[in-house]
Amino acid sequence: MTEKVTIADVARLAGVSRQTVSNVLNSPDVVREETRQRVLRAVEELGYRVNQAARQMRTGRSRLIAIRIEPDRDGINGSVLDRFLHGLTESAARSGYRVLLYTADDDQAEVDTFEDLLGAYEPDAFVLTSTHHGDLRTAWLLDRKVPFVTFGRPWSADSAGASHAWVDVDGAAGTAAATRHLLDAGHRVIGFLGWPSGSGVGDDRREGWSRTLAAAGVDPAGLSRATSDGVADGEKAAHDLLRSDLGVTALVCASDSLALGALHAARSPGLAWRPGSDAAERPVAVIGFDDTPVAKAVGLTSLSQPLAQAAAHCVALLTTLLDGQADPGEAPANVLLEPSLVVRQSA
Amino acid sequence: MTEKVTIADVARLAGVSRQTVSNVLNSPDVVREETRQRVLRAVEELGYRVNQAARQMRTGRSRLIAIRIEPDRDGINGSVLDRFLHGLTESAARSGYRVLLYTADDDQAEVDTFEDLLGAYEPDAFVLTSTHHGDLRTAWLLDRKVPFVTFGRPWSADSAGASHAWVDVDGAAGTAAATRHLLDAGHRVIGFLGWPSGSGVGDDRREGWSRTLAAAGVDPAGLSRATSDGVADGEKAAHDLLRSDLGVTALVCASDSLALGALHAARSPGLAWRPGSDAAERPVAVIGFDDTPVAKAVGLTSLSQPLAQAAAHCVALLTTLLDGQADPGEAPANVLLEPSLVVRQSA
DNA sequence: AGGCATGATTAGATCGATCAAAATAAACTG
DNA sequence: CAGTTTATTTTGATCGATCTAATCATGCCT
Repeated sequence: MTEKVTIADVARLAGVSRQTVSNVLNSPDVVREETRQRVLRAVEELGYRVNQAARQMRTGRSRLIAIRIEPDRDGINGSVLDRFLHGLTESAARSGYRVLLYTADDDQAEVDTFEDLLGAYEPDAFVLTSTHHGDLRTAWLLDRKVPFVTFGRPWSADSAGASHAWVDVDGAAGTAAATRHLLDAGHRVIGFLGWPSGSGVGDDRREGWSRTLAAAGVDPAGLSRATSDGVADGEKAAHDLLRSDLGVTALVCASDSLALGALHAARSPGLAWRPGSDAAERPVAVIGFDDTPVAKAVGLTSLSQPLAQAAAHCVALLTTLLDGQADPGEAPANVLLEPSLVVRQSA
Repeated sequence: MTEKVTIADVARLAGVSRQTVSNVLNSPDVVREETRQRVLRAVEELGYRVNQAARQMRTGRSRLIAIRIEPDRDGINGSVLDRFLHGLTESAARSGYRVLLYTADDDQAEVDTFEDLLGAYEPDAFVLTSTHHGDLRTAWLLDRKVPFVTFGRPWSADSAGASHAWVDVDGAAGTAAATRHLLDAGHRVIGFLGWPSGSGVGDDRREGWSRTLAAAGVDPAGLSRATSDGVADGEKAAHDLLRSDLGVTALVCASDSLALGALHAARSPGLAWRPGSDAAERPVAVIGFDDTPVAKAVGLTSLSQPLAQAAAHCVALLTTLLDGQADPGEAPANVLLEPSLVVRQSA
């Protein structure tokens, strides 16, 4: 282990008191310029770093941000959160914070972990992901006045009074852009593959598609299918939609998993090409969501979320909450980012 | 925020001194059973949790394990580390540790971060991933006697004297199993797609293939191609290998990225099927490595690393290093796990 | 009963930083 | 130049736990 260098060591070398060293680091403006330099030189020479544990004892601030890491349930979409996590770690570091991980199988377990962590490590804030209807977690944190940001909008209808800071990606804007792209390419009858209504994210993404399609004069009714998220599910749903006589030539999907399934369905003989029509040679166009590695690998056009940006905004909101003077009257800020369409072979 | 409960509060409620409460939690055997119960009841009632910062001040132990989170360079293989990370977080929690994240662009930056973290947060140990030849990091940590484990063998030839604890997955065993699987299926001329020699992991994986092939009486010479890791690279290399007149009917690949490229190459007309031969109908078999989501999605047979297990072993080794009495004579332990072949359509 | 080892509990110091308030130095004012 | 104000630095207490060493009980043996 490295020999410990304390603030007292620096003080001794610089010929000042401990408190002056502390001031140089925390309130440089109250220290005379000359002493400041001298102290800084001593800090440099000894390689001094303030001990977080000791600082935390006095200040009550740990400079830790806690976040849950989830197992990639789906397998394909998992990497989205991991990329967000990477961005968060970088942004946090830039603001002098570190990221602490934890796991939890459900909301209740996560709330228990909040309690554990707050008692033991005292993280300054939490970042929540995968927000959903009637989220126990946000209510609990709001109640205890623990600072936090969510990556994902508060979808709950029941969050009547209190609200919180959040950052999200505008799914509807994304699917709208995808739909527009397809319309521009000459497609008219554009289908949608998504999840059963009830999930905020899913409904939002469907909305962007239907709105845009309707605006172009195409009735979206009957052109949408809902299924659980998975390649096989997507394939089945796509099959179903393409087999119908609606003349669907393109599909916008709520995830890359579904889109991948759709691609498979579109490739299966007798469906990808509509025999006897003038568009005979044109395969069904497919657009996914999240721009996962899979999309890149198989040439799937997809919507890319600005995850590093989102993470940076989360940190920015948190530092405002933490460092800024608490202005109780002010409504918590939030940020809505636009995804960008990454065009590849599939559309 | 939650109102803080200190050890003094518990002591007061239980009618004992602070130290007795501390003893109940840390050395239960020195406390009389009856008082122990009384204290535990008080702990329960107040929801007391020991404050890590304060404990750390006295004991010098933070109960933190630090690990780097890397951006998924490749995109496809990235998820491997993320799954490992998830396992690590779970195992660590079970042993009373938390995982602290950091980022670093190269070895030197990572060493700088070691210094930073050790000075500030004092993590009890590090977990290193992506070990490679002449790793600066392990040398630095060994020199400072900072406890750590690597996920990945020490490949360096230069680590003459000192060694360290490690956990790894036996790549050679994996490719050997894959090759055997292909041999059993009747293939004889089995090619290998890997990376330029010099990378420990890559050489190891190639070795398992060549050894097994040779043992089956097939000379591996000329059946191997080396390229950088990427789908396009894999496709090119596979093309090259299949175009040659060696009669390659199957490919073992060092990664799923390469394998995916190989699949593309195999599908391209005139290559997948060998016209005029009796095996005319049989497509080229392909096996990847890492069993990434992409493999699952496209039906690629691949080698799955037991990542959760590996993570658990890492934590086990660390706790031995940390909690166990330091036995300087003992050689650091290490664990080599076998990957398992997940058979899908591609082979 | 006195002497002593053993068991159980407690008081006081300490880890390394910051806060609060006091002490000292420098600058200003009439 | 005394009397203040302002700028700079220092002293002592404190955060919440554990360590060390001391204290208070008990039991056992001769």
